[in-house]
Amino acid sequence: MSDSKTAKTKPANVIKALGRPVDTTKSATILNAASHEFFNVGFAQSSIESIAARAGVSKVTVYNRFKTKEALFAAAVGNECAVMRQALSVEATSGGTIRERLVHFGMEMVAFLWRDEMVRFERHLAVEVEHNPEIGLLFLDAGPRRLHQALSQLLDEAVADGELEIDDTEQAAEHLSGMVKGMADLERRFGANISMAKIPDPKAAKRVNSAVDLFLKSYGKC
Amino acid sequence: MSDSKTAKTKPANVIKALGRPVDTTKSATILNAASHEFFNVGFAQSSIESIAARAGVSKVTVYNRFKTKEALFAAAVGNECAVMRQALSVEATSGGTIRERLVHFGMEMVAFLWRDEMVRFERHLAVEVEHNPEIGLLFLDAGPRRLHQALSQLLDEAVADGELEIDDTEQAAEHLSGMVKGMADLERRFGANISMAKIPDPKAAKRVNSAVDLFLKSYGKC
DNA sequence: GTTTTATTATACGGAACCGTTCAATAATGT
DNA sequence: ACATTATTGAACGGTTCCGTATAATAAAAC
Repeated sequence: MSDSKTAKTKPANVIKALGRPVDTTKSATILNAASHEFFNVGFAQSSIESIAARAGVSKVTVYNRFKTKEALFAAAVGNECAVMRQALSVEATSGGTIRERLVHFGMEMVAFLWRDEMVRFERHLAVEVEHNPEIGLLFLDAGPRRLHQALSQLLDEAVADGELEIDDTEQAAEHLSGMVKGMADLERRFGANISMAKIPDPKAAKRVNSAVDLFLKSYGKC
Repeated sequence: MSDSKTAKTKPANVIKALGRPVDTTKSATILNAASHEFFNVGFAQSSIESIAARAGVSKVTVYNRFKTKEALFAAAVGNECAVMRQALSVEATSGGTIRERLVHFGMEMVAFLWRDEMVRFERHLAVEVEHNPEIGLLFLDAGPRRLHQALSQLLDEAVADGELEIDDTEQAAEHLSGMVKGMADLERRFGANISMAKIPDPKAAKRVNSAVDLFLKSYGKC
């Protein structure tokens, strides 16, 4: 009937914590090291030993925290997705004309997606999705669907404010983000190293602006 | 001064072909088997032995034709790109209204990209691009850039015929193809198995049609 | 001090696989 | 027949690496 935790130690409800306490910082350090290895050289090319070395930790400790290599990978993906979630939650675009807001959103989106780490993360995640579909959905929920939802909401508010005239804002959001990425999305994934490309990319600015132009030509009120 | 090949065999310009002749069909068989393995389970997970077994060939024969595993991979990519090239060269969309032509192009593009093999090919290619940028460009030239060029040309002709009014057809083509892919492109890469999705996808048809609608609302003349 | 638990360093078994070697065989010419 | 080249099957050295085990050490409570 009583709580199992309190039942373990008879008198108090505070666990004694006998022996050397677990270093709570290590798990996060391991996850960061794992992310670095996994999303730079790939799952198969990453060794637990190198991850442990990077984390400044013994290999056994890695296995103590994470049962297997695949579990560690899944945890690393989860960690990365959590970071992404937080980064995208500060995405409150308000103020300025609707054109300014849309361009701002588009440029932020491009800047976010075109980062080296994001490109590599996407690449190495996509292959592993093939025999672990869950991590794909994890990413979709943390990133793309979240972005799409944010843009849809932005459009909804603009419609409510009478700045836009859209019947299907979800469809409109999909179109806009699609245009913002454009053909450059493929160059990003298959082209020369991203790190060699200029940030910010002048071509990106042009693409985003003309996308918003096209978008507003149909949905804008003025 | 003389041709090096004729200089090798003194009298004739026809090589004798001594000994057992090379089975010219084997290289193609090996490449197909390699493609199957590489783009289904990945480069690192593929073994030369299993590729040879699938091709019904000895491992030594594989090494006789292709110097190393990476060379075999590059050759497999090249082969796949050649196939893609040929598939895309039959892309002569003509006849019907401009709307019909654009919708047709969009649907063909979706059907092409959403195939299982294409999805897996893209996934496994993207990771290998990281330490072999050449194969990425190979793919870009055989696929995406080719498609983009075809669409741009289609738009150019429509402009010449007075059906459309566009100042930058390349930019317009990028926007249109971007909209056609939309958010679904991410679901395609990171979502559940494609083979479970219906072909043709009713959502895709809706997306393509509304994309063309938006496109024509700005660039159309009527 | 002792006890208990976390962590490390090291080593190990076992598996997978790349690329090579070698002897044997097959398929063509002369 | 013979010579020559392609191909095969099998085995091998070497490497990498997962996951586990073991003995020693570190950090806490008592």
